[in-house]
Amino acid sequence: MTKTNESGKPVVRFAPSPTGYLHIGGARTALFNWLYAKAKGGTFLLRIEDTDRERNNPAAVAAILDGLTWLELDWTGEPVSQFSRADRHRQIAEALLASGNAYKCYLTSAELDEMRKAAEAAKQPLTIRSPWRDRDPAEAPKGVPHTIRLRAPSDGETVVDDSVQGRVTFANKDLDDLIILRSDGNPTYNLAVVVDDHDMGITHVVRGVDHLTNAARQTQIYNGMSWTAPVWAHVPLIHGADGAKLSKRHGAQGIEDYRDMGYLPVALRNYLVRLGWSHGDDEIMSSEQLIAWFDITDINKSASRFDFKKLDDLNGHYIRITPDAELLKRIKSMLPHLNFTALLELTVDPKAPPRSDVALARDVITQLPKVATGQDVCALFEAKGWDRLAAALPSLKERAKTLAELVTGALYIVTARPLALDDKAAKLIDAEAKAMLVALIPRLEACTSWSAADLETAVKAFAEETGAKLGKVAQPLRAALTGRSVSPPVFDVMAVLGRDESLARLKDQAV
RNA sequence: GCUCCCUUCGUCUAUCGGUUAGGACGCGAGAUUUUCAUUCUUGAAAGAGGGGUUCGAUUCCCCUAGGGAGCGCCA
Repeated sequence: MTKTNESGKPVVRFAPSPTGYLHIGGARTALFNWLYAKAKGGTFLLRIEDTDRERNNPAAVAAILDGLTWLELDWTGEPVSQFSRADRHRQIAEALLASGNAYKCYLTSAELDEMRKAAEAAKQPLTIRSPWRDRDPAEAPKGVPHTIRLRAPSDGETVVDDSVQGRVTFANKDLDDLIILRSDGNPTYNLAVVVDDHDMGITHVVRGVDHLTNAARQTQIYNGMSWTAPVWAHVPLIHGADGAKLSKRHGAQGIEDYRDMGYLPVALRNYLVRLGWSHGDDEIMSSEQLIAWFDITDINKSASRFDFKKLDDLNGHYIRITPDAELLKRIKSMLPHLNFTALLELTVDPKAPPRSDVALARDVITQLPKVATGQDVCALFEAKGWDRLAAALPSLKERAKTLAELVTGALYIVTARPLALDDKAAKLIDAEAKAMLVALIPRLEACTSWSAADLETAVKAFAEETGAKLGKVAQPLRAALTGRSVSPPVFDVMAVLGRDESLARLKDQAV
């Protein structure tokens, strides 16, 4: 690991702790880092903050990397494991000890608990200044393990000059002598972060504001080592629709949930970047534009609320402009992640925004017997030929906000005859409609070409001759062909289904 | 409790002391239409409250209220 900022180009990093998935807030932090690196021709590195061995979990690391990959945020080199650098962290702790900027502390956990309780009872803030800060280590009790604490300045102030938050000052009397090495000899988070950021040549630390006070503490460590602190940029947090911290009851938290619901990475990026950052009145921005326009100094200080409606709108836009071939590819890679029976058992807060993957699950379970997973649905499309779905996409993508909605709309392709009609569709096919279908079928059979345009001409001619409004003909057709009252234009549907299947479905209802 | 931060339409935001306070989502109305959408037109909708500074405050300062974050041998 070498310093790479001699070139004057920024080196940034995203440093998640492996807790199970890539949180949507973390995804935005990663996006800000990535954009900044791209914007300035810098480098985007990854580090896994896995010093807490109890929480170590390779699957969680994989989930984070998968999430970043799905979001199309690429990083340079291998992710750094913080745990693997513990020896180096210890070395720096020793150096701090040797220079007098740290000291051995023999306070036990029990004693600390007591101090905390006493302070709480007295309603006094507790700032830990260990008695061992100034005590002769020779007086140390034998056999009692010690921690190493930073000898933080006790007066004056520590300034965090932040690109987002501005100049934030902390009185040193309010800052603890933080533990940098645990009694078991393992480094703590703040030490590890400083050493790693220094060694990795990080020039800009872009992370959530929840780390703002850590920046003050870390500045003290930098000072103790006479190292130059990086440029700080503490970005605001993302809240749920109710203004509270994003949590399970707000629905999706992990980025894989957004993938499963059928959001496009490009749409999610566009949405996330606008939370706390803007470029004039621009709303829809290409990656090239984002890279050209983005700067951390333009990020706001206030937290923002997550709005699924706006994400949906953006996603709908990107679905409409995405070529069908790519849409098909994305559907194919999304579907296998879905488990419909599990989705239906998901207990979601009634106030949480509806999920389009859950809606899809509901439709699949009611319309397709013996189908439980996205893989099963894939198999059905495979059997019909994926080109059927591809042919349906142009008419489907106009009315879908997510890939899951796209699939929901395409279900008519794989439903089996005789179709189960939903209530509204059943109502549309009354005696009058049945008679109409009986009369119409021969006319359709006479069609030489089964294209949407020719079918439309034939049906319109039929409607005109019989004096029926087009709606009176089209609605029963739709119901018979798809089993629902809502679908893409019926002529497109017939073209997608093909002559034999379309006629068979119509005949099913014409009796 | 202590420390730090925040506060423009319901939501995301623009405004770098002088604007009819702009855009987007959502919502309402209308047009297009075989359903649902898409698309287009259009309407309603905001400077938390109170003090200053200033010829003039959304913008600068202070107070209040509300909200958030942090206060571990977690990260």
